[in-house]
Amino acid sequence: MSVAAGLTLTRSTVLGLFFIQRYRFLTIDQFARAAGMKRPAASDQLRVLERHGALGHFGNVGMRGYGKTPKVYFLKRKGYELLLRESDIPPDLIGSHKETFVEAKWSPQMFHRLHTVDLLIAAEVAIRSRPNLSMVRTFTEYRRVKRGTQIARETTDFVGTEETPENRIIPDAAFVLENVETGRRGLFFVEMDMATERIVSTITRDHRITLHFKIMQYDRYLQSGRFAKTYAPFGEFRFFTLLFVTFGEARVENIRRAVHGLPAELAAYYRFTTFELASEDFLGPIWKTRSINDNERYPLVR
DNA sequence: GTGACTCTGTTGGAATTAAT
DNA sequence: ATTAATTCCAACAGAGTCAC
Repeated sequence: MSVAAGLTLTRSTVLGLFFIQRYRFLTIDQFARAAGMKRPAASDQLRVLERHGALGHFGNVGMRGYGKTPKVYFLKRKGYELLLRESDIPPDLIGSHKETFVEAKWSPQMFHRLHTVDLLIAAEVAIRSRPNLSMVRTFTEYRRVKRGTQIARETTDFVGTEETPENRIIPDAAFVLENVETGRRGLFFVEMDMATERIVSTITRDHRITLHFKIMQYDRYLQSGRFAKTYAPFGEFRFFTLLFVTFGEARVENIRRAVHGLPAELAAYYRFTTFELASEDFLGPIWKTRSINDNERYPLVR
């Protein structure tokens, strides 16, 4: 496919652009994985697209305590129109264009968001290699949607009927997976744990309480059944699975121990693994359940 | 300052694809 | 079938920060 401006779009480039549109922004490595290219090729493509005004970027600046931050590309209006015009992807699948908050540039939260996107892309890539599976829909904490008059985070929901702050739950990400052969769908939530001191824990001085609380909220969410109503447009769900991802096997075990006291009958709805394993083979046998005695590793789907 | 990290961009050539 | 253009990629150089 060629465009008047002398810019050529390959299949893989279009695929990468589509994923920038889906997740709002991607690093070079994420683009490479999503598009099925190696890093330098992805880097080339992205720079050319930026020169043509299809993409913008933020990041790639020095930051105290880190070195250099990754360069993060987002789709500009022109790039969005390019994607609509030059690809054969149905417009309703592409969705509408969202202006990217350029003034935000870089915040510490960005690391967490990029890791969440890493997980979703790992899931997308793993699903792509299994023809019987299809990613129906993805949701992320950082995308905002209009709920009535308010603008809320896409994954915001409540664990009880009362919409109070104590009942609020905001998963980092969610996705709906379908087995196209059986037509069955599964609902998954994702928690990306960065293993760094959060602001909250430096105030309360107790790290375990916040994690414990978070998992407890998910227990209440499971029992409330409210998720079924919220995600009804995407399928009929009687339960969900929470995927908890963190760094290092030791921390996985620590967390499993920390939530040991929670109801055992809900343990099966939880899966724990490390970021490294999840990036490699998201659908592989890498997931442990919540019961501390069960050291078996299970795949997410059969 | 130096070396070990974190990143990106450039360079030149191999592999693929298109054109004649 | 040969040539020309693209596309992809490995290796390397450059830029920022940290620990020493």
